[in-house]
Amino acid sequence: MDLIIPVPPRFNFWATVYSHGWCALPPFHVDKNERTLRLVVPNGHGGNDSLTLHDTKAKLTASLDNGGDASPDRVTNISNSVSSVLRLRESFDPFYAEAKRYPRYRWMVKRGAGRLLRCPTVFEDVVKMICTTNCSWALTEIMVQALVTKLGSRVRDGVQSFPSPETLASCSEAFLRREIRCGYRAPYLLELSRKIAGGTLEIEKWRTSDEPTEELFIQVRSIKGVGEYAAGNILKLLGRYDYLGLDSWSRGKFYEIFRKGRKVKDSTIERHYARFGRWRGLFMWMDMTKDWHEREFPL
DNA sequence: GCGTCCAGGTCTACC
DNA sequence: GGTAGACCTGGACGC
Repeated sequence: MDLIIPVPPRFNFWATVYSHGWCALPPFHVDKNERTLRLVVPNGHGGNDSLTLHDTKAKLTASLDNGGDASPDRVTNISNSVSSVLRLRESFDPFYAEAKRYPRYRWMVKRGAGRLLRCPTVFEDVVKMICTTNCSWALTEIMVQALVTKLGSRVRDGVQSFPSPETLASCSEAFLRREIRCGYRAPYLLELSRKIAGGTLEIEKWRTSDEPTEELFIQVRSIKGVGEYAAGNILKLLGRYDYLGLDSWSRGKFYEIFRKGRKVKDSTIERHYARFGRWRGLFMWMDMTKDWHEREFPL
């Protein structure tokens, strides 16, 4: 079954897929030659659907890989999930209007860059973000790969889902340390999963919350294992760009781009981006990743 | 092959 | 409020 997903003007599929490292973490799978992105979305009835997204000339196609009937409910769920993952229903007009004011940032308008890929659920985004803290990217990949292969459900041959909160909640800390290699993060992941599975924490609502960003930041930050860096970046995936979410890599990039490699305080970086108001976190990320865009997708 | 050191965010205890 | 140390892993390095 193939579905045509409507996309907004200026939407750039590849700039969104490669907007940050998430596309390299399963269940996402990128085929560069075929120019497709595979993803696994919960179907709302305890199961999952595997989709392959294919972009051709202002048209986005979602192919359902695991068979079954195309019920109206299922079609709606797939359409909503893809729109959420690729941020198709968010307006970036104010962001591009701001970008046009600065010659340095007009490339983002030209390329349709700015949409950050996110997972089908907030839970998956938060768990993965915790797995990026205090370790190399290689270790993040090991942890996420293990979560999917050891705890995910089989969707079709060779494709497994990201584990649900209930599945993660049922694990022991020793299992997570030994098999998932997540070390001291194990109790954090367990606490998060058990609160969600027990119904005392509802993080899926965050994507549609109309609470002020500062209030949302406090809630995100209250998750054990989520500090300033992780909370700032989780907020970006919720469509709030008021925090920078600095880590050692982005600090280094800033020093390299704006200070000829000289170190500066975080407050200096904050001041540098303050002019961009509520979009400052996204402007910063665009500076950090401009070279990826130029290298991976030359115009 | 083995041991040691270091980098990477967050939490907690302490001042 | 600020700071030091612990947490855990993979990778780099020296032997």
